[in-house]
Amino acid sequence: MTAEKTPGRKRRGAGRVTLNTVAKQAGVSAITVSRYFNQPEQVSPERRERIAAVVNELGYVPNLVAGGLASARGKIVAMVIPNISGPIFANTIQGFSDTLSRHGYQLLLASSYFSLEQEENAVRAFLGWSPAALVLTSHFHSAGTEKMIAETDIPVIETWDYQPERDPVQIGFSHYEVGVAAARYLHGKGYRRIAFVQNSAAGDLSALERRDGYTATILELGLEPWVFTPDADRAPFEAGKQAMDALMNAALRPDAIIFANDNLAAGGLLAGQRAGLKVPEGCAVLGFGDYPFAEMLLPSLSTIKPPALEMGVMAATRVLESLGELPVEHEVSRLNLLECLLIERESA
Amino acid sequence: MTAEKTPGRKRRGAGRVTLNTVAKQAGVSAITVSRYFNQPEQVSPERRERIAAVVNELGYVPNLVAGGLASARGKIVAMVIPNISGPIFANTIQGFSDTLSRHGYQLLLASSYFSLEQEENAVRAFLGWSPAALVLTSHFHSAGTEKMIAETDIPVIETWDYQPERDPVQIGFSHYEVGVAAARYLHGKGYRRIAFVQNSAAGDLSALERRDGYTATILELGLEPWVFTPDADRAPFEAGKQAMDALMNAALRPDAIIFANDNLAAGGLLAGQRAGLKVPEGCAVLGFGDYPFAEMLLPSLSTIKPPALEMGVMAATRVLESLGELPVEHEVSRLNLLECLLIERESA
DNA sequence: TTGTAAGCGTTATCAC
DNA sequence: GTGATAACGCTTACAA
Repeated sequence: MTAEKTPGRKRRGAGRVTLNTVAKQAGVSAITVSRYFNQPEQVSPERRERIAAVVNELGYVPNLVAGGLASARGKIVAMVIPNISGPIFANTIQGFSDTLSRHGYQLLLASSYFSLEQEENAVRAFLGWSPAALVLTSHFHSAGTEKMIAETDIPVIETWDYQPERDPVQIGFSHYEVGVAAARYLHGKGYRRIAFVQNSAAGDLSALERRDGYTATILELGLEPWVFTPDADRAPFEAGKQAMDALMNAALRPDAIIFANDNLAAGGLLAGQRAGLKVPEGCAVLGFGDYPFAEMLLPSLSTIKPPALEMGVMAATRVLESLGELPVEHEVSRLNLLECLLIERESA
Repeated sequence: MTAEKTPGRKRRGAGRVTLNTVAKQAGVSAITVSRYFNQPEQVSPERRERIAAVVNELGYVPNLVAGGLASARGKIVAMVIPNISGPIFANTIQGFSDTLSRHGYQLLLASSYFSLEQEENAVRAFLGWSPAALVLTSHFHSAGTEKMIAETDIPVIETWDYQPERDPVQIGFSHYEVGVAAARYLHGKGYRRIAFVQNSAAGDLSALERRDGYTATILELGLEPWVFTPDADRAPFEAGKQAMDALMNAALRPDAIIFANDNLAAGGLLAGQRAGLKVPEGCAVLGFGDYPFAEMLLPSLSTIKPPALEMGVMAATRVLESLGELPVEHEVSRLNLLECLLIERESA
């Protein structure tokens, strides 16, 4: 592409500009050029200047692959996330990536689509790049993944969850407690027939923990749990609509519904409105995620906002601390419990 | 992390499981193990089995860094996108990443935030990993970036744009034509005072091209162009609100507004409704992007949907073709013009 | 502050 | 089908 350059890309970097090219041209040794990039303060200003000129003239770009091999620690960090395009995880990726890139680290990214197998494949491939750290989502992994993260030497971080008893650094919140908070909130508002709508994405195991928190709390309050499960793998909006239709046609309607996430809630909201339902008078609706559209719906969607961006930034911070790029007090804090925020809007 | 393993991570891969470990254990040479991974059909079934057993037992993970250095082509592809967490680019990333990972390639990702300088930094860092290909967004680059992509041997692809005269593979659409289509559509609907609201994100140069298409068309139709520019770098919703307030307070109101993207349009819509404006009767609203919430607004947002996912998939396909991973008819198609779709909903 | 020598773990090359 | 050997471009270790 970009017009035909070399006829068939020479294999072993023929004629490439390397550290040695620069070194020769600048009249210094290779290691000095290497230091110029990695510990410039150890190079005399005079040579620094000379090297800078040559680097610029030759358009030399350090080969990080070679550097990574030589030093056994590439400036690259790997992250596996359930869904790149979901509004909910994007902020985490962004916070993570931005913080890292400020320190010269690059992001290797893959999505698992809530599939443990895909996650395992991604982790295996990533480890082959000997990243400086590995960031995963939730504590649900395949046996193979567990084995790899137990045996690797690199820092492993789990986000979007909080399981103190696990080995990896934990940065997140308790999904169970989110379920508890949702139920308590609606109960406090006076609702008594509170239903929970599951995620249609099979594999979203964290959503099941939110449901468990809901169920336990409802029982504790002396109410009756009521979980609706949409058809597996329906599109979220559709699943929300399906749930709302089903619940509204029940003999005894719920007076409040907790949806596993805002996409479902939005679908439910729309279906309800189309059927003439008034929200929240006829039925309250509570989501999870605080997706960007939540405040733009009519009625605006009450929801629980996870600390998505913060988790990304903190994950990057912990990584940088482990790598010695950032100062640490005593040791890198392994348990990082963050707060979700219940955002009260019009729908509940 | 993950409990203290090695006390202080031994430097030069001490005691690591390498190709040689596997080779010795299996009683074959290193290169045979290498072939087992890369061209298994060249290894006798008997040895294949023996190697497989050892690999499994030792939990060997090939070091892709070393492989990349030796072969000068790592199985990694780099992408620079303006905004990871924007709903509009996420689909492109996803289509790209998924298609690639199916062929064993990993994704190196960075966001530029519409900053040419950040883009240049990302490209420089990425090239150091000698990726198999480099994917950029739009044709707006710094001189430094241009130099690098002109000199590199790896395939370069530009997405989200279409500039036939440029060297890199083009996968996208004409922003100018989007502006033309928007203006024509509203004119066809009978609107005559059609305004255009710019993006508040300074650096979104593609949005300026859409504006240019709008302006030219409006003039061609004998109407008066009317471009409103929100304060630079306001949050999108706020910028949309600002624009709507300003336009509605003008002496002669517009009867239709094209917003540079759906975020702005949503902000405008909300501000209008709050002020008692009826959409589209009082003023029509047209967005760009078809963000997920567009169909959930009341009134639902008419918008122009770019082929986001398709661009990602096609970019990956072209990359894989260039790498010989996918069959090609004659040569990898350099010009790939895709269509945007005008989605007519309630707001215009 | 600077340099020399020895790898890092894999694959290309060429021979068998 | 299999193997010995020499890179790949850089950094570590040690010396000056």
